[in-house]
Amino acid sequence: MFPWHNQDQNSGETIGCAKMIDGLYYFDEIRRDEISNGFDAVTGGNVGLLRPASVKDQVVGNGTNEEKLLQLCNIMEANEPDHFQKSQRVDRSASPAQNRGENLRNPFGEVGSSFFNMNKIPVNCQPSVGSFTYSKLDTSRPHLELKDMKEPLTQPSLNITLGVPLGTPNFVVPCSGSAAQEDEKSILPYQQGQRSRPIFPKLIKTGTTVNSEARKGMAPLVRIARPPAEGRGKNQLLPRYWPRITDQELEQLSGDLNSTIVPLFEKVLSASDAGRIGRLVLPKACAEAYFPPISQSEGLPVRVQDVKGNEWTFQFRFWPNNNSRMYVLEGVTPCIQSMQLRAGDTVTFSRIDPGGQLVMGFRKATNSTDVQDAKIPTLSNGSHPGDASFSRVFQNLPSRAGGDASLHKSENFGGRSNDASGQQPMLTMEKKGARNIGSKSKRLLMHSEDALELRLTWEEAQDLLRPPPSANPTIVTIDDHEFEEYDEPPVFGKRTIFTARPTGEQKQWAQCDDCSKWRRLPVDVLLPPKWSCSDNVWDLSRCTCSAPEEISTKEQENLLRASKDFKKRKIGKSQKSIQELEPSGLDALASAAVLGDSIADLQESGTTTRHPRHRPGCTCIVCIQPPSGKGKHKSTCTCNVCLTVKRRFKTLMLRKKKRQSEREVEPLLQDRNPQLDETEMSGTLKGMSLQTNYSENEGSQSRMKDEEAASSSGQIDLNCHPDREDMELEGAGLSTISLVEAASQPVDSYSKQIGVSSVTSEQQSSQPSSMESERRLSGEVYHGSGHESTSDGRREHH
DNA sequence: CTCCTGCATGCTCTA
DNA sequence: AGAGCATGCAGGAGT
Repeated sequence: MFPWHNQDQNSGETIGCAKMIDGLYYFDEIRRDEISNGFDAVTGGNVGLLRPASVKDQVVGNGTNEEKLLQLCNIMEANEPDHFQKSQRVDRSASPAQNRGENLRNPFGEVGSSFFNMNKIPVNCQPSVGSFTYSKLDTSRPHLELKDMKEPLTQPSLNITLGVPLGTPNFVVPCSGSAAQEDEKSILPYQQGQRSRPIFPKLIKTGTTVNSEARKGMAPLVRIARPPAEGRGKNQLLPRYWPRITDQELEQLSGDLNSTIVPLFEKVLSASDAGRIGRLVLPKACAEAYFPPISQSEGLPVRVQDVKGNEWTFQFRFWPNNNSRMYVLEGVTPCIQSMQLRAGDTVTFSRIDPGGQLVMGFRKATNSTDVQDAKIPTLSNGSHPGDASFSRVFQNLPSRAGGDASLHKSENFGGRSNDASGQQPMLTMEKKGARNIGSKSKRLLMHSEDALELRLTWEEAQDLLRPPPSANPTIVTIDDHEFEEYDEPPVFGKRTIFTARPTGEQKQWAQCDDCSKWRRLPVDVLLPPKWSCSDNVWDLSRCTCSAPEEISTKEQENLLRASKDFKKRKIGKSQKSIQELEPSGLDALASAAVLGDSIADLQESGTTTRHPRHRPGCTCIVCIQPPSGKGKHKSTCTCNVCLTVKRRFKTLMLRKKKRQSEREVEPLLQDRNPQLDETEMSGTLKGMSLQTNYSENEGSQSRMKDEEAASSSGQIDLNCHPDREDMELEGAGLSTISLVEAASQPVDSYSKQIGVSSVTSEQQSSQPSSMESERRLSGEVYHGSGHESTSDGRREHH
């Protein structure tokens, strides 16, 4: 019952339908006429009286209850490290609730739905229509006082008072209660959208398979969209707004609060919702069903509590829109920030009965990219991708899954209601994030876990990207500098390792996917992501997995170790640089690419500039250049590309001069590393190197041409970052380090065997004060294929 | 210049 | 096809 109900409805005596008997709340005494009245009976005049004082005191405001909430938080936090992060794709039978031990099993037997309070096990429920009646019971007497599950829906709970008249199809909810009552065959279309799974397994109604299965402890953790217990028939909620709360959560919450939690609806926050504007668009049906009716566009203030008892006042209003209304909650920013919600997270609106206090909970998306996804509610398993925990709705200890956990756990929610203080950081974050997760992101159907995977592979992606096999770069000459342009995006290939002899002979090593043996390949070979010995057409003697390896195990280890260390350092340096520069993800990619290119550059004396790593959506100046950018540019060309390149070249030249002057001032560096003169460095660079393929592949391909074409002509890397000299230098240094490591480690032995020269330890100096670096900076040799983010370009422009 | 407000637009989803 | 809704945008207010 909502606070804005008229007093009669809200009295809680007869009409309120919340009868407390022996510590149990029963809501089965509602009158049907009230049910049919629903919200329509609500007078707008009462809307302002949103929260009777008793409500808060009784439900949330009460310190004891609040403690319980916190207790719940703690318990759940402790006991459920990641339970809800796993969506229902995981085996629910292996729910943490079960893992926590049998002592947490509630009287529902194997349902195991109670993990909240060991001493106060909510065992009473009446979930006939999606709401629950719980109570605390003496542990010594845990029992289940279920309402007669055969009780027809004509005996609805309080929750129905706002709902559509009984008997309307949409009112048959796919909860186990309903399922139990209706049997599976009576599933209505409304249910079918959610596959009508038993969502209230605790409702032990023997005789149904559904419940039988549910009782195996699977369903309590099932986050299943529950059709709202109430709602106007006219405004059937779309399944996407069905609240998804596990039985456990409801039981715990309700049980511990001696109240009934009525999940009303939920909504995945859009970028706009989570943005700075502070407007949360309410689903029309939800707004009209669960919020007070408003006739004026200005609307009415609505008080909503969060789980900590903080009370937020939002302006519930609407805008005229296409002969309809668009309902919004205004002023939600503090609340959103308090919950540290972002686009993709889910806010859940529930109601605490008796009292009708609105409770706004939330559920974190497992990943920030898991944003508005229309498919969310209709996942095959009925789960929510961002299956955090509705419990967190009440725990105020948001734990965004994944890497965000710490961020949110560090947040202190001890603030007062409507206190936006201390939320500025979040505000800043939202300022950034909200825009990023924009209209495009909302249609990004990438699942959160996919995103995680992508995130993981993001770093790895550079190892796998290479120019498309069929790509024929277009040579573009700008200011006497040649560029290679690729029309095709890069492709993924199998990771390989390259070795090089001082003579220039290079080898590529690939590992068979089947036998894991390393096979030597021509250096210019581009392998598909999946490759096995049988595909080794270059060495027929080793085209089967049974063929012995060409190198010993130790050599392999050396090879891998060197490669690993190399990459590790490279990434570390890359990240360092990235952190320093605070680039975007794209920048990071570009940075990594630049580093890789630097390495590639160092190995070879000259390559042409190419862009093998450009992906669809790449915003580097090559990718964004107009079609006119293709082909040969005249020196007088004033297109964006040419202008940018010219600027860049100028910048590079300035930096070169600057560095030269610095070097003159700091000769010590040279003194300490006298070996690192130009000659030696060049020799070194042509020495052995162990690299992962991403730079090598391009390098290998470019090598073939570049060694012919090459080094003399100045070639500008469109992707190199003129403002990131350090990065380039680091890249060079990294390359040096990697080379040194490769040499200093047992790779030496390998080198000897395969005839690859090692490098001297003196080159461990990470200062690439070599001519190579200078050459790179000066534009004498520009290679690299890392793409450049737009931001870089902007920076350049600025 | 930034932020806020109200509305409009257009995409997406549902019936 | 219509409705819903996410977001863009213009105009006004505030800083």
